[in-house]
Amino acid sequence: MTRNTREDVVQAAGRLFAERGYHGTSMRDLGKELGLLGSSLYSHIDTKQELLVEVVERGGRLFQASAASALAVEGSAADRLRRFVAGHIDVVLDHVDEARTFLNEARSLEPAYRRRVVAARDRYEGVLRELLGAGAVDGSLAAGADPKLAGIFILSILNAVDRWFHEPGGIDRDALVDEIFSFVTAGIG
Amino acid sequence: MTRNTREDVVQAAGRLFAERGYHGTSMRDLGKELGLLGSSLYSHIDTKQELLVEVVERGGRLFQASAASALAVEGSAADRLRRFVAGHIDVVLDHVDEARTFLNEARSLEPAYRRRVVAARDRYEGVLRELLGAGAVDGSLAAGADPKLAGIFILSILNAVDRWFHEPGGIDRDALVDEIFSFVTAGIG
DNA sequence: CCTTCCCAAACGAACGATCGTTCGCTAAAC
DNA sequence: GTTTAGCGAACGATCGTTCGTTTGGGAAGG
Repeated sequence: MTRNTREDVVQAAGRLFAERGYHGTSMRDLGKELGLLGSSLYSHIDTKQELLVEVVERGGRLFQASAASALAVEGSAADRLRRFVAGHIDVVLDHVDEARTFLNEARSLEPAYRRRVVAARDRYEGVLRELLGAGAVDGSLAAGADPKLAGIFILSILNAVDRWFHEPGGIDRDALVDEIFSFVTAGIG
Repeated sequence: MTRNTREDVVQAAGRLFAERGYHGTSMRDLGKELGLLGSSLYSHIDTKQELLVEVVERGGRLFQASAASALAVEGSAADRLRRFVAGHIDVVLDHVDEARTFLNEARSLEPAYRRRVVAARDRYEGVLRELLGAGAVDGSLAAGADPKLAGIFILSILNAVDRWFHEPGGIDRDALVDEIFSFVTAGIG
């Protein structure tokens, strides 16, 4: 019988928070997920809220790291935008639980933590906006649309990907990035 | 002292479900919203779940009616698409509670009802897809993109509008429809 | 206009279930 | 032999819901 670690608890919490929501997940549910009693979880953590904070922070770090690595791409702003899109999709598909919880369960965070999430989202959106602006300057992207609105539209598309895209079957991940990138730059035609 | 009607209860439920989620809303919370005890609500309804069903169904009917009126627009497929976009935005902004609950709280519905919501969403998405296809045929819309993916992208943008767009301040609703329509047809440039 | 009666809205106590959490204990791994 | 994951009973609070009772505003009749 292998024992459970704090890491197992955080991961299981992410799974259930993403699937049923914070308020839809009880500590006894979470225990059952690991073959434990609810009370046993308190050998690893102090409060349920602490689990939410940890999962959400992980989601935030993943998005932040992805944005940073997109900014580090050499080449045109369009190249960096492509990496931004690909990175976001990787986060959302490879870390569904953390990403979903970060995007959907922030309202269940205590106010101070929720504010940090909002700030993190704003910074992330700011990176995208600057990418669009830089593309208008270096000529690698069209300068037609309002970068603020364009950024919001792009994020709306990216954040929803995990709700409908499933591997395998249908197009693969690279093709999805291509489709989104071309929709973003040219719309339906 | 004006008494409360069942309608008041359903509307308050929509408000709280949209704001805090189904599991984040207790019957005593809901009572307090109306100046009542939680138990008093049962003069108007049978179960909490019944309230969720009713709010979600209202959301579904609003989207369905909007789609129907878009299909009834005479002219090109592009004209109908524009009305589809404008109608969706009206639903999402004028009926925030029902729309949000329909879009976000379906997972808290009992399976039979949840399936009906999924089916309703599929039909709605189907209307959009047919509009895009018809536009490719009558030449009023470009035929470049996969209509299935384009439909998903458009809905992703539309469903997120209520999270960031606030009247008044900034652009008005008509301008928003224009921006979305032009992003959909031409992307950022 | 006043009274009477009625009915639905609201109360408030209480139900059993479940919530997050505590604590003293056991048992197994290093 | 020390540590620590896990148990299991129990805490007070809150959950959705029930039920007998109280209440107040509108219809009906004088």
